[in-house]
Amino acid sequence: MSTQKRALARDAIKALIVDAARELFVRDGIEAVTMRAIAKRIGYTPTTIYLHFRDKQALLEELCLRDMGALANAFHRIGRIEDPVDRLRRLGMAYIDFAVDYPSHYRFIFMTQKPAITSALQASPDQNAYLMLFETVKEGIAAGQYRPEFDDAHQLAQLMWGALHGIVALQIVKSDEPWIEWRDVRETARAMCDLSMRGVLRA
Amino acid sequence: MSTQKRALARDAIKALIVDAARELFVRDGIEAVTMRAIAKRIGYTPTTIYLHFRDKQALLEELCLRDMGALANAFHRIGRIEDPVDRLRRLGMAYIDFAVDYPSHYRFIFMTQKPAITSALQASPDQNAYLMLFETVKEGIAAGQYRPEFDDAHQLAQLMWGALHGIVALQIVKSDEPWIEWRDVRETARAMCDLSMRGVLRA
DNA sequence: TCAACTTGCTTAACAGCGTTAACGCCGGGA
DNA sequence: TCCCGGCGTTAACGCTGTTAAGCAAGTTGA
Repeated sequence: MSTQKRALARDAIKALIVDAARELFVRDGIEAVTMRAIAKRIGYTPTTIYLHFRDKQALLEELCLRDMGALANAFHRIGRIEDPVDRLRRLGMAYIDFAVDYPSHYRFIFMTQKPAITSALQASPDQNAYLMLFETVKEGIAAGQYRPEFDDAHQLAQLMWGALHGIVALQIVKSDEPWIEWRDVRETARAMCDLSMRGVLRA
Repeated sequence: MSTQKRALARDAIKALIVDAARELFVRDGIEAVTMRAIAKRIGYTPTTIYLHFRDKQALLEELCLRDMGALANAFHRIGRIEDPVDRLRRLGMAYIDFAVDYPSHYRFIFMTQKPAITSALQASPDQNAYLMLFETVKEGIAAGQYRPEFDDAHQLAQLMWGALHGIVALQIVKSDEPWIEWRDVRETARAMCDLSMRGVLRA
């Protein structure tokens, strides 16, 4: 077999593994994703997976990386919006859409701490997303759109990120607590967008 | 041994177990808390722990329950504040204090989903905390302190809770991501309080 | 053509986890 | 004295992620 064909075969089985992992991931949650379960699903032994991925963490990261296209595309599209304030609001809603559509992915990416030095080299999508958020609020500050006390782009970015993250994170973790009458996430998130924009914008 | 003395001894060893678990919990995080590590620390075998706790989940819940006194006391004290808006702000800051002082506890209570039907009987502290938040915003709504679009006490409670939760949750999980210049949690949280109060209050 | 090497995959195992069945010991009550 | 119940143990089960060693088939070089 030529080296090219071999590379293709490698990519094919890699995709096979990732697809099997994804099915377990989105259907039964991250707890159901075990190396043995993935292997069983594609008719290999668990050892085989290690021929294609360093470890489980790397596999899950690749899985999320592949599925973050949705978020990346939306962010890229929104990035062309001129007004930084409008752009910020749209970024927020796109972020919420991703969290609602891919709760398992969201949980893995934004709600579990990765073991320190992982993929420290290439920029991860969440890193890019934060940078985009940061640039957007920075532009808004430079344009004098926000109240004067919000002069720190990092703090403002972390405020907006945190506000939306809290809404979805709470619901992902506590959605089946019977003593909370949960409201629709999207509506609450929209209200949070309006609320926080009103809180930071110049009167 | 009298039954009374036996009960005391039971309580003593229970406390011993919880204390050992706590040390591991706060020093090395929840991942370091294994039944074997706890047992080793107090010179027993892991099996002994099961004579006093149903399972690991129950042990961790009891541990957190014992340490939530700090939060419960603060909430109780603040509960006496007359003005519901002022009370809401103070509740928020107390909540942040707890999250910053007990990050491991916070992570276990508010950032991991418990296995469904756990301690469904007696009211858990987080349940009480949510109820208190709910009552406070309800009073504020009744007093006409908030903008008319915030007429749903549950949604408003979830908004305020989510806003603060997002701030601390992000930092707990992503504090050692090198590509984020984190601002001080307490300051950011205070800014979030001001911001969201301004966003929801009547002009 | 045949040996040597590479590649893909498996079998078997290791170390650790939460948890439980079975048993030993020991003190108090009948 | 006998027995019984509670405390603690040993040993194990079944699960996890991960790895060392080996096997078989295909490619390559002499």
